[in-house]
Amino acid sequence: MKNSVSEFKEKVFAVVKKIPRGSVLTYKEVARRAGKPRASRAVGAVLRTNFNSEIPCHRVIRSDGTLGGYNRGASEKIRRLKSEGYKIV
DNA sequence: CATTTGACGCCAA
DNA sequence: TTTGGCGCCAAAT
Repeated sequence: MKNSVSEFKEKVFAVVKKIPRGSVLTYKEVARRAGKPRASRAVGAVLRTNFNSEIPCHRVIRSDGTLGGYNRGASEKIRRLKSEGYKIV
């Protein structure tokens, strides 16, 4: 059974959960791994509705190198990325 | 079921 | 280089 819930959502979660510490992926990259290379917006839509702490959604940033948004406080996202060695352009 | 919204991405001016 | 506009997709209303 693959479509109990939106498969795209599940894939996004799986991909984001697999991001190793110290690395970050762009929305486009995540969307690409989820099977829809053009669904960068949908990735954000899904992550936004997701409040699961198991999902390191702070490791997902925009292709421009900017952070984008965060549902738990932008400062928290910045802080975590800095903690992983990432610096904002 | 249809419309709107939005944590995006890329191109043109 | 910066700003504006268009396209794509899923979730929310």
